[in-house]
Amino acid sequence: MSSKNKTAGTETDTTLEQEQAASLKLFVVLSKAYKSLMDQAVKDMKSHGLASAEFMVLEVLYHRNRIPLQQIGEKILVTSGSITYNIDKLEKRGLLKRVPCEDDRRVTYAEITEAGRELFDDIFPQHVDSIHSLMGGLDSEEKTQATLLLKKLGKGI
Amino acid sequence: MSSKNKTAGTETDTTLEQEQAASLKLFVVLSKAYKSLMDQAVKDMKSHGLASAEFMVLEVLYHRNRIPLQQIGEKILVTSGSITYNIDKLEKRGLLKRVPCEDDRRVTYAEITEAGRELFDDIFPQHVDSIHSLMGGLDSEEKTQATLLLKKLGKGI
DNA sequence: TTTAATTATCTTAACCTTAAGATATTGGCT
DNA sequence: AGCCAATATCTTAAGGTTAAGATAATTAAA
Repeated sequence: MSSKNKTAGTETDTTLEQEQAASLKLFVVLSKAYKSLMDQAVKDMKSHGLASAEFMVLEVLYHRNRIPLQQIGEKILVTSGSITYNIDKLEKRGLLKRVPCEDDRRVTYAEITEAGRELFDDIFPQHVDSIHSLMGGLDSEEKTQATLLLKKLGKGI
Repeated sequence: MSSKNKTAGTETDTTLEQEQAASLKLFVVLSKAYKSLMDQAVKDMKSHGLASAEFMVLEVLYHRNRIPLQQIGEKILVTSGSITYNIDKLEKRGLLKRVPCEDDRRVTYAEITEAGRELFDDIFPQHVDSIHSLMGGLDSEEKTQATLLLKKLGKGI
């Protein structure tokens, strides 16, 4: 794209190999940052008695109150099997309940219970705090930049 | 850190809540970018007959030839149990072999075999290509920026 | 030197995720 | 109406990860 094997070149010229190396480097750095971050975040969630997917399901419900199972999977990027598994566990603990949809009998809503909301009122602020402090390496400006770049990267996939 | 509840403030002032929201946003965007990226990369690896951790182990050996099991785990951020499991599979397929360390009998090296090297000579360039095209949403400059920011973020954790 | 602490690898059990497919429902088309 | 593709949820089996702890070797300390 940026350069062929022509002779002359500006100082910003890069070969395909260099571009690929940069892509690979970004891939590695992104993976490491994500894993380190997630590792800590998962420990945080577990310390509140919730597996990470359970936490994410409940987080969705905390903000949307009631939502079809299907859409939860789309939001947190897991398959329907995983949704069934996690919703089952949360329902057994009384943190949410299944509510059949009247208009479309294929659909089941998940709805957060009072107990679920109380739990999350407790732990959500702590969670945000914890994520925030993990991001301590970047200042406000840098976070904005990183967010933009990652959003753009994500769209390109 | 950046603002207390003082009255005056410059136009760049942000409240703690805003900072935390920015951190959370970055967390979400990072997670999504990673998942989308990894999803594709994993499919790529599987199409070459290697599970993702197997691929990563072999990638390390492709560049280092021989390395203690322990250090592989550190590099790709998985536990010793996972290393044993994956090294077993790769060894059974003849892509690497275990070599006991003579100086320290607790240590076992993994060493890539000729077959392993040949396989990777084939698939590594394709893999790099594939990663590179996934990064197509960002130009060269942006990749450099993103890499720097993520490295900084990672160090802060 | 014996003891204790650390380090490397392996084992096991529990847990979570996915892919594939079963079941049921809906909506569109003829 | 009857048929067919699409959609939503659940089931099952297989695969991969971790935490905890077992074993063995090394190092440091007493």
